[in-house]
Amino acid sequence: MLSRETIVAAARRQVEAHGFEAVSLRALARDLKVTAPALYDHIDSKSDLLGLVAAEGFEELVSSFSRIHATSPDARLRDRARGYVAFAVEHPELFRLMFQYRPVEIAIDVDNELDAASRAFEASFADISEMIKIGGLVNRDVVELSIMLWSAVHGVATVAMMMPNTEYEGLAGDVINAMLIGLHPTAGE
Amino acid sequence: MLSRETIVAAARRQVEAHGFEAVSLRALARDLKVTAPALYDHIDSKSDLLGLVAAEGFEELVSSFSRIHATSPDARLRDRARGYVAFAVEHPELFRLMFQYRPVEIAIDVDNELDAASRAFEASFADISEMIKIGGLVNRDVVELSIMLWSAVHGVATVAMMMPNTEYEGLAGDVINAMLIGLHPTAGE
DNA sequence: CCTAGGCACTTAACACTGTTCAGCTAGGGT
DNA sequence: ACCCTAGCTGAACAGTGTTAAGTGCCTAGG
Repeated sequence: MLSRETIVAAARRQVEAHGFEAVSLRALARDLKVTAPALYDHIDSKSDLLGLVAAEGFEELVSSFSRIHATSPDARLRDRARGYVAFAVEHPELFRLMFQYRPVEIAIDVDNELDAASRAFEASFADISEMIKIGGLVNRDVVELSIMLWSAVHGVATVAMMMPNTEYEGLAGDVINAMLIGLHPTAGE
Repeated sequence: MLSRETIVAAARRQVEAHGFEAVSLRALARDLKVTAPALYDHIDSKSDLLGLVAAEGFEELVSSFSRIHATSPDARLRDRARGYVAFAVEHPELFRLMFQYRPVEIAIDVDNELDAASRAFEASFADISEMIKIGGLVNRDVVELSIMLWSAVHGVATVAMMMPNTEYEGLAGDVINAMLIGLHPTAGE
């Protein structure tokens, strides 16, 4: 018998194998030895389904953040950056889904699992602010600093995902290092 | 009478207005008071058409690079970064098309205009290497440094495009500044 | 024990999509 | 005057997401 989890798992396999653009409900149903409308007893729509897969991705990403045990704020930021691009490189298509998928029309309906997951993702930025404060980059707006750091790392992840087999994980750490030095109040003249 | 340029222009309007996912050849044909198959006398396929629009984007982006007249290498890098995210913010959907569109199957056929345009884009990285050398960031691999700088700026552009009405252009300059300081051989301990 | 309800599914259909094929028609070159 | 070709149309194919109606089975209530 069919279940929501089975469908999401199958969808995720399709996403990771061929990209979210290639996901077809009919093909998915064929895989599951079922006809397409049967899926609608367990999901709301294709966007809903892809949202569930994306949510899984966000959950795994933020949970990987919580497995960082470095003590110094700089090292924690560096480890997070490395983990971020490692995730993108290991699950490029999932990463693409999470940040590049645009549903046909943004559902106005109340909070689904994707919202919850991406809220958790955004909430993990609080950690960054904390590390920034502890790290002593304080003569600047904290959210501005968070955005700068995250943007840069996200960029490395995106580029890494686009051009494979290069040593990007280390690069991410270097980018964070450079920015931490460059953003330090004592840096520059 | 129909022409390739007319079609590309109409497609671009659709892209910039509603995103590349929303482009439909039939709707495009309706706009141009023509039936859909008529388009195929001027373009090869939908991917081909979107490729032409993306090529326009790349050409405009690299041509904006050539309008940078600052003299110091640091200032040139900063101006380029600002221009890069300015482009993303002014033409977010075009930017998305350029970097996020994935054709159903990558055409193996010989070089189209997109290839040429994105080669020109990649070639503009030579400038970055030059600026890096002149700027004195020399105790590191030059292409690694280029990738780090470009990745970071691309990330800021992507994030800027995703969350509007924030002052990102300046942020891009700050990111480059910080990295230039942080990457300088004399920086750190 | 029998019956009502509902869950999980199927079949048929609608309104789209990109793309191909055959046909028509007007204009220019020989 | 002819033909040919460029530029278009209409019909069709295979595919998509999604909805509506119908079927069978299993289970809880009287």
